[in-house]
Amino acid sequence: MGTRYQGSPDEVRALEAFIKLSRGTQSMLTRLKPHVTRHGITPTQFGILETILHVGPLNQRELRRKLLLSKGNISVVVNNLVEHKLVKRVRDEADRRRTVIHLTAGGRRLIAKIFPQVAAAVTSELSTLSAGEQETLGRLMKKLGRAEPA
Amino acid sequence: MGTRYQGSPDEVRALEAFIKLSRGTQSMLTRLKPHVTRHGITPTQFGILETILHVGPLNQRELRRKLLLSKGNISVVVNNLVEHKLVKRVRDEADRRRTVIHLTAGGRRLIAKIFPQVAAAVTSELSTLSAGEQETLGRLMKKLGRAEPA
DNA sequence: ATCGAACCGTTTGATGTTAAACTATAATGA
DNA sequence: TCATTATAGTTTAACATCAAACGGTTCGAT
Repeated sequence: MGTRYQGSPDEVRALEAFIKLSRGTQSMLTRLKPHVTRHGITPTQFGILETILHVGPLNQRELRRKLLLSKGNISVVVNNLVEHKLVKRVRDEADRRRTVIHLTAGGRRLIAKIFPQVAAAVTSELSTLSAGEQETLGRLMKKLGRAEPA
Repeated sequence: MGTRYQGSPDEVRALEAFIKLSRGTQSMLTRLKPHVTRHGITPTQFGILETILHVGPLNQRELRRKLLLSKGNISVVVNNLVEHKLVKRVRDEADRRRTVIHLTAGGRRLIAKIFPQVAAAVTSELSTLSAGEQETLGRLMKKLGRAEPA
């Protein structure tokens, strides 16, 4: 949103902070993206693989809560991961509505190899800020974030 | 990215700040989205209309620099706006490679009506932070947005 | 026990998004 | 001038994204 809008000082300040937040985040994610895609997977696929690697097998509802995506979206991306043979669906016999997503051997190998490289790239991006600034940013963002999509 | 990763303290701190930043931003944008879509346009369409309203007619290259989107993307979204009769393309006779995007009367009416409502919603979201915190957030994001790729 | 509500996941339709290939136009330099 | 190079925009293929409608499963209240 442009800064040429004629609003109250409160509005102008909030809009400027919002612009810098959304543009800055978008710009960081754009720079980070090639570190993921050069290994043949998309950032969302990376998010699912990484979550399962570090948390263990999860059903799609749990993935949705972790990644803040719609359930239709999770369904599609898990399909693509299954086609790439990086994860497999296992029906939960205790509650047959659920399917638990597991890494395949190849999926585990891939994400275990990629993750440290992406973590290093993230660390490098954030190194523009001091340790204290990083903690301040985290604190402010925690206050701003709350709800989740339908 | 999970916080269960075994990395150096620097990495863990950077990853945690990054997670809160990307998740918090995503969550805010999700909550803001209905304030735009209930008027029948998407957030990206809103961004284009709002930019032209406040800056004046622009070609697609300029829109791309303002909105940080690929040129193919701008082309598609402008197409959709043209179909909705909210903007029109005007070939730049001084440089016939360029098309300048103008608001139609209806487009101007719509975005002029919507923008203040969205600005109020953004202000409300940001009101979780004090004025000083909003300025700190802006300062930190400005540094991050400029970070040099590793 | 059963019936309706709530929940999990899939599908569909519309849009967004990018990279890469492509067309058209303009600028540069020999 | 003419060839090379650069730029603006379009198109295509693959994937992401959401809302809404749908089918199957479980749970709860009567």
